[in-house]
Amino acid sequence: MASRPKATILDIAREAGVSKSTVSLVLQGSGLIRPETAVKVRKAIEDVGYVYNRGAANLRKAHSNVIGMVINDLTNPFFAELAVGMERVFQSAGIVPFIANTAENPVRQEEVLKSLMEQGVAGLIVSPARGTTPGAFRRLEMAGLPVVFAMRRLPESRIPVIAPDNHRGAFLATQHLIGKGHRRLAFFGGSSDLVVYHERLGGFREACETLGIAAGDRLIFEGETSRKGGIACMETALAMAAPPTAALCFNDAVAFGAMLALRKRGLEPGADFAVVGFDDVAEAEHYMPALTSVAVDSAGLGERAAHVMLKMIQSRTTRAEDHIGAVNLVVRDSCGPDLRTGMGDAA
Amino acid sequence: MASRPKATILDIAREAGVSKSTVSLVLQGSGLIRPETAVKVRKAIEDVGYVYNRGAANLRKAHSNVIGMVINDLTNPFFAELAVGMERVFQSAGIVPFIANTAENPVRQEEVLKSLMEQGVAGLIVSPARGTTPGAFRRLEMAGLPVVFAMRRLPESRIPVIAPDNHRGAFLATQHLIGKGHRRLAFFGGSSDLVVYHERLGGFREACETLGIAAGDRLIFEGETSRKGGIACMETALAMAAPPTAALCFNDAVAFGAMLALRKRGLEPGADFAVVGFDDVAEAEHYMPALTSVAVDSAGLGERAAHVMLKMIQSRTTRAEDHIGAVNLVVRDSCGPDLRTGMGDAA
DNA sequence: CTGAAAGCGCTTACAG
DNA sequence: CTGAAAGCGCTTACAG
Repeated sequence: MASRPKATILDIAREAGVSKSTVSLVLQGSGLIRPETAVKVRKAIEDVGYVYNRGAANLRKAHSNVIGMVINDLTNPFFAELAVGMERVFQSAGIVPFIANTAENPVRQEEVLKSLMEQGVAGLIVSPARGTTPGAFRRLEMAGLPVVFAMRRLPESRIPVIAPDNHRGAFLATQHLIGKGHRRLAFFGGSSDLVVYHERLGGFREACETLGIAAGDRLIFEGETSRKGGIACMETALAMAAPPTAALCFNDAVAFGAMLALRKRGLEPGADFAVVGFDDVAEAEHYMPALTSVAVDSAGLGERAAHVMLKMIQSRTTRAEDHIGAVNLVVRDSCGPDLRTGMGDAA
Repeated sequence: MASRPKATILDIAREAGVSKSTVSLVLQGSGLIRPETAVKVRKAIEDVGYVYNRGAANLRKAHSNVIGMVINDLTNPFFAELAVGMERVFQSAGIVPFIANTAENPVRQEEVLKSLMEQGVAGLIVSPARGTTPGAFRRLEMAGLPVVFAMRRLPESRIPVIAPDNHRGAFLATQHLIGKGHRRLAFFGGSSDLVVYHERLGGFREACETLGIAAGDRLIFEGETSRKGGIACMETALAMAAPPTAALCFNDAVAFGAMLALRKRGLEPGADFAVVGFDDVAEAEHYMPALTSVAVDSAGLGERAAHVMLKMIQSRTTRAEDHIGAVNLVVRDSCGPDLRTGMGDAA
């Protein structure tokens, strides 16, 4: 099983008795070739076990058909779904995107970006790692490479972004909580180095203000954006002299953690304390109790991002309009009324 | 922001006042270059905004440093963790693996494999899609490309595989159930087109036989390897005249579904019906009740696979030993004793 | 230590 | 419709 020297188009040409230009044309599906010739060439391709060398081709063509996807956390199903959405449209366009994971590490992200560029990608879709510096994408912009951000934006960047309407999602969720009669509300998890955090917190604040929740009754608990963070937030909140009765969580993971902490104290999520999540991951529906959450359609956003990228490449531009995806609140069982006030809808 | 023509080593050479060979040597970190020269060249590289063209380099070098990872289901955290483990070791080896997702689709897998080969990968780590035909990897073998299978094996293939000890894991789990006093056991989920299924089912069977469970008390329910599949299996089982009292599930997703179905019928998982999962995904620990499951250390297997790959590339071989990873049963709260027999350990 | 030359495997005008 | 020739951006002996 020694690896034989790789077959090239020259070997094919010899085998088929044509010139290498002809082979190249067949490879590209050119209509200029007589059908019989094409058949003959294709047979030769099989016979010699030929593997197309895309690197060599790109060298000459100066444009490639590989697209890179840079994901900040592959183990989070939320981002994995984004990737799946993107793949769906690239697949139908006949291109295979390469995914690389940065594990939320800006240094790793630099390496990944560099490697992808060296590989000659035609464009990049990236969900930037937390703590990415504004200059991290300067080099790509200078090279004129099409880039779109998905899910997250960078503070001062003109790179187009595809993201859900975080502000509105948080507003809707908060409104729901207030409608259930809650008057002392918390926001759980996340931290201010994330643009998304400000957007979601902003929606929370606006709803509170609009709907008459006093500033002193809006409690903000920063924390990790994980189950662990949710547990910590809930424990801190419950230890207060006057704890909140409901919480909007930065994301579903935080909400799962918060519900866990409730259970540990013998409290029933939904009945004793209302919690809303954000993202509506698949698990939300199957949790016990089923989690009320803001659905963002990450696969749909992924598809959108891929379409924008395809269009940018086609029109040779690095500019595109931002797209803010619609969100909607999926009401399930994790938000009863505030039993203490006795207000709100029937449980 | 028009994309300027890309800078090449020739531009660098001109800028730095050296020949392009010198630039190439600097790029490769050769010790042959005088330090002052190297500094001068590196400055020129920055100034002209150079991006290394790996395709051109590979063309000449005839060996690349990119490795492909082909994953069958990125949205399954189990496989995502495998990917993360692999990445960890590649990162410290200074290489960026490209991940591609086949979404459990053999046709897509063909495309992905083809694309990766064309891109000139040095090796491939793959978790084959369900329904992969034996011939699917023939071409890669012929090309002498190092390939290792992770988590799954193909029926008749000499490609090395890195996988957990499924047989033993299932044996341990079944033994645990029997130790708890259960005498009528089910195996939930999975289907016979998966080699893993036979391995796990084999362990279940062996434990039953060894520990004296009559053949008529071993119930096999094939089904999807998802929550949905678990729900279906449990509903079918519960509808029997003489239902089982415990189930070993093909994987954790099936176990979550089974527990959900229990709850729907007003039954308490653990107390009223014992369930064990397989894989021990992160969620298992946080479920309510916490799920007893067979831990397979997927990240560790990923690391192992990456190491094997690195060694294969280095020693220019396509052969390597299989590695069967140790498993262990993590006992949590989802398996009470069989209350009907009153046997077994205290609950 | 550095330079001139050949060549990796393709595509692309250009002839025919 | 097909062939001969040039060239994409690198690396690699080979001289010096």
